[in-house]
Parts: sequence; structure tokens; C-alpha cells
Amino acid sequence: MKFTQLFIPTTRETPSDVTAVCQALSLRAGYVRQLAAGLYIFLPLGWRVLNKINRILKEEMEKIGAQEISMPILHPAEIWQQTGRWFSIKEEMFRLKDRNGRDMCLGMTHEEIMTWVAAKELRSYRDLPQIWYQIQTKLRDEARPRGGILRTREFIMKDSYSFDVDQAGLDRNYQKHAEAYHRIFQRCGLLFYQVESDAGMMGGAMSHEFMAPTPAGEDEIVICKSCGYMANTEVAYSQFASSGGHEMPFEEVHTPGKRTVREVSEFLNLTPASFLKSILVIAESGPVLALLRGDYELHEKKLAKIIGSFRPASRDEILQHLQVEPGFIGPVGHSAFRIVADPSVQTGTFVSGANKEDYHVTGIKADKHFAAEWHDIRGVKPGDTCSSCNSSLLIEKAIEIGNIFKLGTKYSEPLRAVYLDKEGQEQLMIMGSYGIGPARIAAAVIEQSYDADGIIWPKSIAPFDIEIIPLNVMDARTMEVAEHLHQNLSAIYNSLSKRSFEVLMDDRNERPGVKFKDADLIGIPLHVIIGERGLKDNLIELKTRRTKQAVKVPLDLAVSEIFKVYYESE
RNA sequence: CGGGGCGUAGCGCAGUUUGGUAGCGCGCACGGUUCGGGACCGUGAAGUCGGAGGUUCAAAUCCUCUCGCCCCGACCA
Repeated sequence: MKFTQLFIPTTRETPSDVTAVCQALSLRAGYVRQLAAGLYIFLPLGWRVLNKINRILKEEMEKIGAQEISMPILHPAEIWQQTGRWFSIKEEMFRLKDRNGRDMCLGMTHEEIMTWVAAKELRSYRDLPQIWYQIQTKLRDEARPRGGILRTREFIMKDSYSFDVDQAGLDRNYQKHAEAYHRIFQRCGLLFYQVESDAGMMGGAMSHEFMAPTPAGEDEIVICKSCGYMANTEVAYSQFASSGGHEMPFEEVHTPGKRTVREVSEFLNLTPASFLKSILVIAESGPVLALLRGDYELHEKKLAKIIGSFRPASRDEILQHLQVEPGFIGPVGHSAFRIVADPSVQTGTFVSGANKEDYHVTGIKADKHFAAEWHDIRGVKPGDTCSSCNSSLLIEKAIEIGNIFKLGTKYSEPLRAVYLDKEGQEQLMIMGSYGIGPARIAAAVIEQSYDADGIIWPKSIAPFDIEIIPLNVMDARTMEVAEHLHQNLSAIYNSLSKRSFEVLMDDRNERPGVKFKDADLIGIPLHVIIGERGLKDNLIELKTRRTKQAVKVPLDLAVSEIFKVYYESE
């Protein structure tokens, strides 16, 4: 392919409103353009990369017996009403009416439709198991699109769905997907972790996320390098660091106008870890007092698992239930309340509000001065250790590039996806669903693989394998060599990669500097530089993008040397 | 949805405080000189100053409304 025949609008400057590296580079290198908030156009180079990724996805999905199909993205509301998600999902779903006034929506994901087909067409245990997948557009009216192609309102997803006769079948398909995902991300050249995750709106019993660590990531994951525990902070547990709190008399102290942990700790010259933080929340069953150590934050999802959905209490509610201003709440003397306390305050001596304006109480001990249900309700923080092996934990930012869910019967039940077993009994199908975002893979790869000059693609998903750079297109010899190499490399079938090289030739009448800069920016793995200077000695130059190392090779050995350097390079 | 920021030539920006001829750099077109890491000289095209309304002799600039984009948070298969 010739550069002059491809639309590659590179730019020297970065648009001012980008923040993420992947966003800046994919724009500058001419891979994508933004249409509106959360809507991106994939230009020729970007689309080539996505197709490379999709090719890998298809190969690995076929390997585990998944069958590619294609579903509509416009859905009738009824099916989503049957599973309840029409109601439980709020503004995030794009909804519309057709000309007859029928409610429709744009698919955020395809559990409903896949299950609908399964319910209609699969009847016998003999029809199962099935794995169906597609690479299809999803639409979500995101509250806040961000990070360029990281979080968009319209995006392509590889989503697959498994249908099994029993839990053991689901376990096998879940495991197969996990293994396929490992191969996929490895082939794409990503550093990634498989972490425990929250099932979120998908529901279901078990789920894992695949996370590519990068500072641009929206999620935070907790990693134990020692025993391998890895989890999204949404579900992560840890061992709290001991507070080293010291003994204090049990007495009220005057703390005029000091309300926050920070204010009171400074006022009393104590560390935040000496405090017992009391938070009043309103659950459906009534008010609940949540207690945790002053240096920790309440983990709302963990608390919700124990007391159900809740919201923070308003100032009036705090006055009503506790008869005290916010800032002076404490656990002492509230035996009538449901109190849920974090183990970080189970041993030791603490300071907390006195339930009396402008007073706190020192010397509080659990069980002696208050009683509580004990549950881990705190967020993991730096310095915590692993709850299984007590080694130190790492907290890293990461991009979610894939996930796998054990759905069980969450969708087969409402949509009546049933089969007859060997005894002729009707049984619910056991389902799993599994997603990967190809654009997020591309973004994560850029985030993990770039330098000051631009993108460094791994060979597996680069838009081209080789870029030929004839430095002076006005020189006849240069062009003769370049054209010849271009044709040869594009034509020779290579048994290793099972295809011929995809070659981009920069045939623009540009100065060498411009071509070098653009080549580095675009990030094709191997550059073949043809200049008059080298040709005098029948030499051309091979330069690998990642290392920037260049070797001069004789012209008559060009093709074999290119093979060699290409396959030796990382 | 809450908080903040920004909309001026294709891109990056100045000009807005204090109303008075719409500018700079890059890019683009043409001519010339250059040609191994984003060249130089010259000439030129290109703007409803996001939009609507208002104040004023006069609005990019002041006021009101509105639309869009970005960031932080809330939210998030």
C-alpha cells in the first residue's frame, strides 16, 4: 500500500483537550477522529488495527468452539422488560419509539437477545452446550464519556454467550473463555491481570475482569505479588495496617467546632487511625450506623451487601435519629441502633463523637462501650496487606479490557430458556457471558507501548508489518529499489505468519525528516530506509521501531535480512 | 446530575479586564532555493469570533438565554 493512496492525517500538534496518551497519539498519528463526545471515527489505520485485533479474537473464539453470529442493535423493549433491565437500567440506555409508537432500545449488550434465540430454538439437552459470539456495536448513553476511545457511547464489543445444561458445563465454558482471553491479550502484546470483580448490572454469581495496568485507567485493582490475589477495588479485601493506638482514659473532651477526623485529630494531636469514624446511613430497613477507623473510607458496595441498598443520612435525619449535629456522632449509647463495624476498630482504643455538640469521647473500646456486627466495610488503602498471605499489596490503575460472568439462570429464567433433560424434565439453561472491547485493547496497547516519538505497535496488531521509506522519491534508483522491495515483500507468502507481509511505502514527496517523524509516530514495527547515500554502496537500512536500532544490509540480501530482523525483533 | 474550564481560519493560540479596522504560529495553494530527523524566502486563499436575543453611534469584547466540548466528582456491560 502506498502512503499517497491512504488517508493518514498526521498532525504535529496535540489537540488541547486531550489527556490520555492513547488519545493524543491515536489522534496525532491519524488513526481516529472525534465526531462528538464519546463518538469516534476510525480512519484507515485505526480500522486496520481494530481488524487485526478482531482477527485474533475470532481465531481464539473459534478455538474454543464458539460460533460467530450477528445480532441486531435495535431491540424491541418487550424482551428487556421481561428481564427487568428495561426498568432497572436508567438513563444509560438509549430508548426510542418506532413509527407505530412501539418502544425500542439500542443494545447495550446482548444477553436478552441471545437468550431469546436460545429460548426459541434450543429444546433438548442434545442441543447443548452452545457458545455464540459476535463482534458487534453496543450503545450506551454514558453519563460521562472520557479518555478518548477509552469510554465511548458507541463501541464495538466481542461478546459471547454460553448455554449449558448444568453448572459443571458453565464452569468449563467459563474456564475456556478465561484461557482464550489469556491467549488473546498475550497475542495482542498486553500486560494484563485477571482480577476478581463485581458482577454489576450483569448480575450473576461470579465474574472476573481482565485489566491492563496503565495510569490512564479508570479502574483500580489490588494485586498481591506474593500469593497472586488480584481484585478490583470494588470487591477487594485486605488486612488493615495496625494502628498502634495507645491507651487513653474513657472520658469526654471538649472539641469546640471540630467535626472532621482531620480537624479533631489535629486538635487533639492524634493520628487519624486513633479515631473511630461513625457514618449514619439510611437503609430500606431504617437507619444504620457504620463504624470504621478514621484512616479508612467506607466501601459502599461492601456495606450494601450487608444491609442492602442505602443512602447517606441527611443532616435532619442525623438530628432526628441521634439528636446531635453531624461531626459529633459516635457509637456510644446507641444500643437500639443497628451498628455495623469494621474489624479495624475491633481491637484498640479510639476517639469518637460524644453525641453531644462540641464534645468527643476518648478511650472507646469495642464490646465494652458499644456492641456491633463485625463486617469488612472499608476500602483497601495503600499500606494494607494481603488478607490471605499478609504480604504488601499493590494498588494500580488499569483499563478494563475484558470480563467474564457466570450468569446462571438470571436470563434463562425470565425468558424461559429451557430444555428437556434425559428424563424429559424441563430445565433452565445455565448461562455465561463474556466480553472484550477491541478499541480498549488498542488504547491499552498504546498506553503500555509508546515513546516520545509515538506509538510502538506489537507486530500482532500493527496496521502494517513494514514501512518502506524511500528518502527521495525524485531519485530513480531509490524508487526502483523501493518499488521492487514493496512488490516482493507484499507477494512472498511467509509460512511462519501464514500470510505475506503487509507493507506501507511512504511514497510522498516529502523531506526525509517528515517521513522519519511520521513513521515513528505511526509506529509500524520495522522501517526499511532507502537513501541515495546507502545505495552508492548497495546498502539499505533496517530499523526496528521499538529499539530504534538500525542495521545496514546489502541490497541483494534485502528480503532475507528483512525477514530475519522482523522475526528477531520483539 | 453537582463543581470547574473552554468555544476566535483546518489545527494550536493571542485579542475580552478597559467596546472602536480580527491577529500570530503551524498547515494549505502557487513560485523559487533546498533535500538523512517535522527546511528557507516570497506571494496568496481561507473567519456568520459556537448560536439567539439585548445594551450601544459602535460588540469577539458588556448583559440574558442557549448549544457544544473537556476536566474533577457522582454514575458505569
